Amino acid sequence: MRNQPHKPTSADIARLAGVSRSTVSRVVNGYENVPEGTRKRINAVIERCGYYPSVSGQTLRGKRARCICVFSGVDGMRDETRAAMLLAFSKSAQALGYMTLSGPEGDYGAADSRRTVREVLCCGCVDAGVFLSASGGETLLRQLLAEGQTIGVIGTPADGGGRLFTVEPDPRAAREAAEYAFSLGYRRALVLGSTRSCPGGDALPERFIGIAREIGLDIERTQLTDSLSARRAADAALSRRDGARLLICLDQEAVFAAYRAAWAQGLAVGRDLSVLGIGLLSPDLPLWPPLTAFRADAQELADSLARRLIGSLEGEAEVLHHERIPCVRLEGGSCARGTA
Amino acid sequence: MRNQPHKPTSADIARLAGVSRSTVSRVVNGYENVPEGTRKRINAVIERCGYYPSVSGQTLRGKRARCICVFSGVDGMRDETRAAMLLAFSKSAQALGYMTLSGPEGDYGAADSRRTVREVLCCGCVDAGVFLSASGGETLLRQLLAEGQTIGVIGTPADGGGRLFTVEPDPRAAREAAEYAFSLGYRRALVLGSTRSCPGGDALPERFIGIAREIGLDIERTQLTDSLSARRAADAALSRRDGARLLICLDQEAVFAAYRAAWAQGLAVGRDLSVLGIGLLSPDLPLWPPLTAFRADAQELADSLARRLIGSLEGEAEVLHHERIPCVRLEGGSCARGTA
DNA sequence: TTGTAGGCGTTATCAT
DNA sequence: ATGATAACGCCTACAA
Repeated sequence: MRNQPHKPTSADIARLAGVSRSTVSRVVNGYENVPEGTRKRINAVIERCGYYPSVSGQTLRGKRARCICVFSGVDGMRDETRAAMLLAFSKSAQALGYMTLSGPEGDYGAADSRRTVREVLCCGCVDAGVFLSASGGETLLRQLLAEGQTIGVIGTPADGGGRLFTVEPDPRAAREAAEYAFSLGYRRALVLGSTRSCPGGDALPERFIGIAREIGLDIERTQLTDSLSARRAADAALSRRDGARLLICLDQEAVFAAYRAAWAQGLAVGRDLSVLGIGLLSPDLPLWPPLTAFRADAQELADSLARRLIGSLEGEAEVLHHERIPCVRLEGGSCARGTA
Repeated sequence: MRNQPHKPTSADIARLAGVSRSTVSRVVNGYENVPEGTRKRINAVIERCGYYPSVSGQTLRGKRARCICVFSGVDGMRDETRAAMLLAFSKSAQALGYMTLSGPEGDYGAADSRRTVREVLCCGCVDAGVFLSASGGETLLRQLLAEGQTIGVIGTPADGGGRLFTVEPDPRAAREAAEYAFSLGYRRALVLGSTRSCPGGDALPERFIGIAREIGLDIERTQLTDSLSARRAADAALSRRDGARLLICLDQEAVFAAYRAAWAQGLAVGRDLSVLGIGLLSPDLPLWPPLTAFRADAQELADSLARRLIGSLEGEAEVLHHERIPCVRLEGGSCARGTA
């Protein structure tokens, strides 16, 4: 049906170069014991024919597929964040010579998505799976680890299984952020956004809330995940005379909700109220004034995970299982001194 | 090294079920001529062992890999847009039972990225390639088509090759948009953003500019791609007394630049000036007032392409090679009647 | 209805 | 330094 002009195989190359398939294989895989002349001749033929070794053949024979599947789950992470993490990881992996498969979405708890995940991981076309917003403690992930799968997780690790690699934004930024908020002079704050919407889990925001309360900030929080409710919560707070004038935003959507609500109420961000971001936020949100935030970078998270995960696949012995990516204080103009 | 508890193969299943491998294969592939009893027994064993057929074995034997690679090129498309399209296509493909590989970035014109593209497409782990922001007329794509590859393109098609499938935002929206802009009362406009930054190519914006000039709008344009220059251009226009008060934005970044510039100049969008979006924009940009735009939806583009591309792979005879996705007028509050 | 056998493309091992 | 061979897991034509 298809008019494929016959993709060349190592046998074709061997015939044209007047050698055996083994020698072709040796050249392709960079073995030493092939004389320069032969090597050159074979490479020329390979180049001329456009020969690319079949990955199926290779993996069947036991080689790695050099491919990692990214599963993104469904727990309230915004498509935007999901897409950004996917692309970031894809870039990191690519730089290390691995391809990235975009896994299906789905609740890791549901039977059918578990089946799909297993299918991808077990069919042999993938060397490892990366789960955004997980801990490694989920039943599915535990099982997969027990079966010898290599798993990467962006989130707070539940326990350090053998082939589990994790990365998270450093939760130590929580204290810094809480103290910063306090130092602005506020005694009340509204937390916008779901603690689940941020890859890296809820460790950072939960810790922030805990510490903030400890040091004397009265924290009001919304657990609502959709953007509409974030907007409504911000609106409500800002329209009340006695509402909080410090808005802590856990994700991009929350930040936008805060700015929009301020605008709608005729309040100036950075003057009449303060907006502080925490977590995985883009460094270049289109906002004015720019956002002040304690942020971790998606690409850095991805880089750390990819480097260690792939290192382990490639047989490196000493690989860190967990890494925390520091949250950097990004100074915008969105925070002002407050009095309540 | 790895402690893989031996992944079961069809031979294992056969042994445990007391049949031959062929029978297992028949059951797995849903052949009719297997008695219900045998089928049930085999399925039970498969379930119990967690058997998943090896994709390598299957493709080696001639089956499809059920996987498509998405290449995103480098021509000025923002990471954000790139990520959104990747995720959108991944979803569409997933719904049709195909996985998506994130291809490497790179200029399709450069020798080394061409090599990488070929490598992925020819190594047998992928049934087709999708190129964001291309036309199918590029040298590389022509060659691939000539070699019998199946190619998908989000963009304006150069010519309808046999196995080339394309989708683009309907450029007919250009006239509508131009007339709308004219009807607002403006006689001058500034076009922000690069015509290359939008998947779907430059057909729509170029056409818009042509028609707008025809019907009497004086169009000033910036060809600069990076966000800083878009912002500068918007700033410059708005700060001049006689600058354009209608900003046409071709991508998300341009929209943000326009809003930010307005804010910085103390002008109110939708009152003192108008912002009109055209092209592939998110329906839910965090802006106030919401954006008025003629927009095409990323997911719709992806759906159309995936459906036809995969249909063709699956052997459907009658498949449209090109489709235009209508641009829908999204009414925000960002446009006001103007006088210049 | 079921089993046998051959081959898809590659590479490790052994023999030369 | 190089070639022959077997095996990876699967599918299917053919035989029984």
